[in-house]
Amino acid sequence: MNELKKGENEPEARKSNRRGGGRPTIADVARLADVAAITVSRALRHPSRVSAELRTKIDDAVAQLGYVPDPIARALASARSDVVGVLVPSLTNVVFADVVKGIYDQLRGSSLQIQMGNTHYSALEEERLVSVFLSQKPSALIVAGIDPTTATRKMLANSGCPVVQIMETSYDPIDMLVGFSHFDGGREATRHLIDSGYRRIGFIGARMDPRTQRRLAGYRRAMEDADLFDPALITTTPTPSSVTLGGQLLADALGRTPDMDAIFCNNDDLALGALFECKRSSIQVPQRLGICGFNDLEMMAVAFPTLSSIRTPRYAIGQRAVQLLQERLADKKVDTITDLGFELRPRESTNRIV
Amino acid sequence: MNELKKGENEPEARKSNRRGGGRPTIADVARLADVAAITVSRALRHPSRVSAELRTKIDDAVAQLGYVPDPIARALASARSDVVGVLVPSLTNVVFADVVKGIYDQLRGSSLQIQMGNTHYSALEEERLVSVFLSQKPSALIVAGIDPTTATRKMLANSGCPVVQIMETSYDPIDMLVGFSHFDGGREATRHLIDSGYRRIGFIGARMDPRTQRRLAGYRRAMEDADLFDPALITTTPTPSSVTLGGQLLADALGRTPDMDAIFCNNDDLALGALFECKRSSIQVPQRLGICGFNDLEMMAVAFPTLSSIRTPRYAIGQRAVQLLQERLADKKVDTITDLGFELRPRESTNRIV
DNA sequence: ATAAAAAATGGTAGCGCTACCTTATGCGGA
DNA sequence: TCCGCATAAGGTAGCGCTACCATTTTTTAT
Repeated sequence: MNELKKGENEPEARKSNRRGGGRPTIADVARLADVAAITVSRALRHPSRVSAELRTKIDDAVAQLGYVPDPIARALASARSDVVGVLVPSLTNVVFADVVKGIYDQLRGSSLQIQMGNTHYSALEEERLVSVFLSQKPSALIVAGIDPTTATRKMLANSGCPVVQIMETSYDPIDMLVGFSHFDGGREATRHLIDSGYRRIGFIGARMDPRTQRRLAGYRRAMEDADLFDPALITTTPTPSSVTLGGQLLADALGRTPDMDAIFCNNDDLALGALFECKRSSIQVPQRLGICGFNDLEMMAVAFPTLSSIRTPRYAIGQRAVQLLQERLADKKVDTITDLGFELRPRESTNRIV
Repeated sequence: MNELKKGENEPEARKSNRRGGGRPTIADVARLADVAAITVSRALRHPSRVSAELRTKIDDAVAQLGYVPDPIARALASARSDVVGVLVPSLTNVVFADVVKGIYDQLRGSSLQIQMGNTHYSALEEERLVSVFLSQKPSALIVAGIDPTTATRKMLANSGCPVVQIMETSYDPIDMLVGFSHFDGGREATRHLIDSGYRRIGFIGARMDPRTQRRLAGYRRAMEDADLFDPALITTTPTPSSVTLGGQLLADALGRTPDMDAIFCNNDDLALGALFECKRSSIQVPQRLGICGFNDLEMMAVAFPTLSSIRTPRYAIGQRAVQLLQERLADKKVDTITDLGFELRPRESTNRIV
């Protein structure tokens, strides 16, 4: 009953016998390098804690066997996986694509993987996904959420796992927060229209998730401050945003308030749709109607006429979120709230005095 | 030395003692339901193999403890994780966003998670990522690759893990393939322009990845077949595609071949940029210049004028890829190649006889 | 020189689950 | 009655790694 020493009397048999499917394990490396398995583990995880001599021997053995550590076994043993969960409310919205790209780029080289979840702008779905993701013991979670439910907040807070909420700066962070103020963005866009000489400024918005609501609130504040607010100028729909919808909402708004002289579109897709609708109906932009969008997608700068917008730091948000995580995971002190701001990009579509 | 029976004389202590961090385990459920751990595992994994009576008892215990199985431990024990790896060449391209959405939607309810990788249109990066992803023993891999390297093909083929290559139907499948023919798409778009009465039809393309190349090849074939081919009409750049670039490439092309009377844009972003450029330069579309795009993004149908394009089944590709995986994982017979086709959408931008 | 602290290595015991096999139980047919 | 066969349950032994502690060696302080 003393046949416990594997790999010596069964040079080839191992491969097919073992459940794991024949890839070399840390034990194989240890045997080849003539050290204990734990030392191999250390050499790979914390090289500085192993003497240079052994490190070399181990590295050689790793190279010779083509050893690749099993991330699953590691995760089980250390109760931490190499996965960063990313929760976004939409997969197709370019805004989040940019954010995810920022996250991804910043993560490169760090051996961390991205696991994606789509909350569909639903707080309940978000709650479900947070629970699922946490069960995988992720290294960290990045949540481009809507406003989280109490249960979600509690789960995240108790998880012991770093959490970055992104996009928005307007609520209490669970852990870390990176974004900008949508309220201020909406207000600044509206002020810009007012400053450009428009008076009957409409608002069109789709889906009306919390962030959209805050931009609308910013619009309202700006209009009220200038004594221009009129609820009839607001057109919204729960339908998801699209270019097509932008045209429809504009037509609708102009039908109800024909004296409208400018429009703040809650995002750039709507703005583009509005622009096309104006072209089609021979409405002069910016003379008869000013248009301002939100996000400043690439096309805004080359549309004809070029479209004003609020530039939002989407890529930077993703990047910074990961930077914060990395610092946190390295036990550094980290800011709780990071406001990355936004920037007005005035262009032809609001430049009345051509 | 007989204190092996945990959970009986240490009712609370467990929580803080154990490495895993206090969440209930399958052993806790087993104890509460008074069955063996393996039976709990079976009840959850293959309910039909456990008697109704025990199943109820176990379900109750699960509910009472709020037990959630640990996916990592499961993955280690069964050498299969609940993760589907998704490799795309770009995170920001709407085309892939649509595909990923299709994947995600089809995956919902199935307990499988998506892990994302971005190959940046690089076969080497793809190779690296495939290796990393395979080390996580995914349930399946979906690769919206470029043409894979030999090493990549070999790894995937030997992995024993279902693989769906998507987007393209033109090469040997490693396992399964879902897409359409980019060559045919390019040819059909070009033919459409020819049929619409255009003769000096240009091509603009960016990035020039393999799929783009095949669309160009389709263009070329159509032009040659009609005896209209002229290399001077082709304008390409390795720069990634963008709306801005569309305008620049068009301007460039018109500078070199002023008699060009139509343009096949390798994708819709370029087409939109080209349209704006025409507007800006007062070039009549479709009279002076016809424009046809590729992909048929949402905006194409509402641009002014509306833009012709080739509608590609992006969402359906994602969906179908997952369907195939699901059938394969359920041991059903599955088609190796699925051609989802495409569809010409002629619109105002190529309708010369207005 | 000696004690104390630090650095380098190893042994053991899991992490929480499931593959694989063995053992009980029920049922029909000879 | 007994055998065979299916069904249902349990026992055992890992999956491949790392936390935790024990042990050995080296360095530093006194």
